[in-house]
Amino acid sequence: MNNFDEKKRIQEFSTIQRELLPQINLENKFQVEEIRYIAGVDLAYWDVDEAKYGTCCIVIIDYFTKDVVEKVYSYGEILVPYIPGFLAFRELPLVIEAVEKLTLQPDLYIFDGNGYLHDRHMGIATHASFLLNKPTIGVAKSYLKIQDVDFMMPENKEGAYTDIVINNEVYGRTLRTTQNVKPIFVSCGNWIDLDTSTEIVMNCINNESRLPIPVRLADLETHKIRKKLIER
DNA sequence: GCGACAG
DNA sequence: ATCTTGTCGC
Repeated sequence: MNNFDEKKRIQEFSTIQRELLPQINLENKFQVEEIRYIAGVDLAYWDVDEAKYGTCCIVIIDYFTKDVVEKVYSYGEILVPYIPGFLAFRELPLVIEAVEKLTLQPDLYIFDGNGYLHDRHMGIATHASFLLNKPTIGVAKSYLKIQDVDFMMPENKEGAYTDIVINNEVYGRTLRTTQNVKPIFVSCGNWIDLDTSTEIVMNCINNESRLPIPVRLADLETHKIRKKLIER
């Protein structure tokens, strides 16, 4: 009910992720030209008495036309607390529920959060790839410090980036998707390389947001769904 | 006690 | 993530 169980749970979470680690492959599992549908995933939360509830929305766009081709959502009680470094365990249950409602099969998922840019290389985007069996990209709006390493601010120019290198390994990169706007943090989820991840993210940027369209739309959608669910 | 802290 | 109005600027 408190500290011992909490530490034990974190140990279990770490064990699960350590076992997945060897299966990460940062090479494209596909041809970029055959990417057609890209899904954006995001969640929003609210309280019901002492309980925490959440909704997960997935928005799929056509990578070429940028039109929305499908939207689904799931919702329910959130049973895992937010623990920095273990976001996957809190959010993935609802993500899986939403994915099961899809009629289209996305070629790629973009998550609101990190992927390989993570202490154990197991941010939500990377962890999710093993449950979805699809390539994934992680896009975070802020930096979760790793081993006391800071990031270098990229130039104030659209498309500028700086790699985040730790122990001689590239974990991810900051990316200035829009001029005069804070950069985002892009990293591989799985079965894709960082350059391709960056290219795809940049191709999903419009004047509405610094975030890739599918993630931005999923974000907006979670707010609508939450409002709808609360007013009942 | 204090600082850190993806979402 | 969430609580929240106006306001400065393109």
